[in-house]
Amino acid sequence: MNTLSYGLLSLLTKHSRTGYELMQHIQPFWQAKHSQIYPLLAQLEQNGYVEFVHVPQSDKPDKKVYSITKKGKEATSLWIAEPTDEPVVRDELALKVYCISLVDKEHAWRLLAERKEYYLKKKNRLHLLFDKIKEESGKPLEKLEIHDSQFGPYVLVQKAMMKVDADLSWCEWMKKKLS
Amino acid sequence: MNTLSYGLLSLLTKHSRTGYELMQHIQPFWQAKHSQIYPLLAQLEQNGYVEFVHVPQSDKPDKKVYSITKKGKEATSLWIAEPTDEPVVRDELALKVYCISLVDKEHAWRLLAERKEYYLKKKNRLHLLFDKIKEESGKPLEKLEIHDSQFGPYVLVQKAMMKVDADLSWCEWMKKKLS
DNA sequence: AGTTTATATGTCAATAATGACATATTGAAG
DNA sequence: CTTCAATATGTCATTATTGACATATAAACT
Repeated sequence: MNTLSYGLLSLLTKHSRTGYELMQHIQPFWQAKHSQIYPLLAQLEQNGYVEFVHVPQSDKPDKKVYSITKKGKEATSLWIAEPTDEPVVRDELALKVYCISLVDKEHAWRLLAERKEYYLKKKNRLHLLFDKIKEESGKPLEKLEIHDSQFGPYVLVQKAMMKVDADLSWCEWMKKKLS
Repeated sequence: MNTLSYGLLSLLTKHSRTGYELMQHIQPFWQAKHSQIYPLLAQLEQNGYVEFVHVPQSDKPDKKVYSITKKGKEATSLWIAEPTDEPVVRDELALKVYCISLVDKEHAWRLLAERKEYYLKKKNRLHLLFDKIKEESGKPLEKLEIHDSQFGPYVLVQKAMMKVDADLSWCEWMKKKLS
């Protein structure tokens, strides 16, 4: 079983979701398209790690709501104890910035402005996520402890917000360098 | 041509390198194995974007030193103006932390300690890179401007250092949360 | 004396991931 | 009135990436 499959199980330990929702909610940690997720869910179901119920909808297309099984939960716990892969980062902008001396200031500015826009959107999404976690949590977020269900999502949003703030600081620093 | 191929060209705009060196130096921005890079270099060479000279060595294996051609440099400039892909991040640790409430404090601690170790090593590598850039640069790094060859590498190391510091801050914050 | 690590290049099968195609409904925007 | 975006699930050909295999030398470690 690959890492993304375990990731799907990880999300399902919180609550049941559709493949579509899983695809959306896993994006902050692992970018994947629906075309990769649907086959993996079918595979997880065949191996008894998850199960689903058909839910017909009148206004929207019918959906399949997936839940983790006991076997799935056990596999997830075992996975956490296994060695963890190092993070993979692939950023085309970095490759471009490496040879940025090839182009003029205006090109560089546009490149930077586009990326800043991306980081701002990301920060906004994280704030929305933060609010959602706050709502779903029974207590104030600062009081969450490891055995609280929302602890993981909470600390991950914190991590992402710290990183995006670092990225935005770099953008500001660069703006000065380019002016 | 794919993004990694342009990345290789980007590195070669600074100075000639072997495939082995390219593989090492591209890691901070784009993780790739030699088994992916060597075939791409052969392809770049066939299409006239790069050229190489055989360099026999007595103490170490012979090597091929690649240089970018005029055609390669032009292609690289055009690539910078094209739309930039969004960064891809895939971190197994994040997927594990999401469901960290499944395991006990000791497991979580070990997970965090391993990651902190990784970040510290990364920070160390970045400092070495920083020193190397300082040596290769003719002027003080703060004075570097966009048309200086070392400007790109310099601002990228800054970005990476800011991010790794954010990651380490998160590790410290987590330590308190878990104690 | 044997193993691992670094240097150095390469191939190839298997796996991971993307992009395009396919289908159906609703609501919003132009 | 038409096109676009969101919801919802799926397949499949192509591309990207990995891991294993292959080879060779020197230095360091056990």
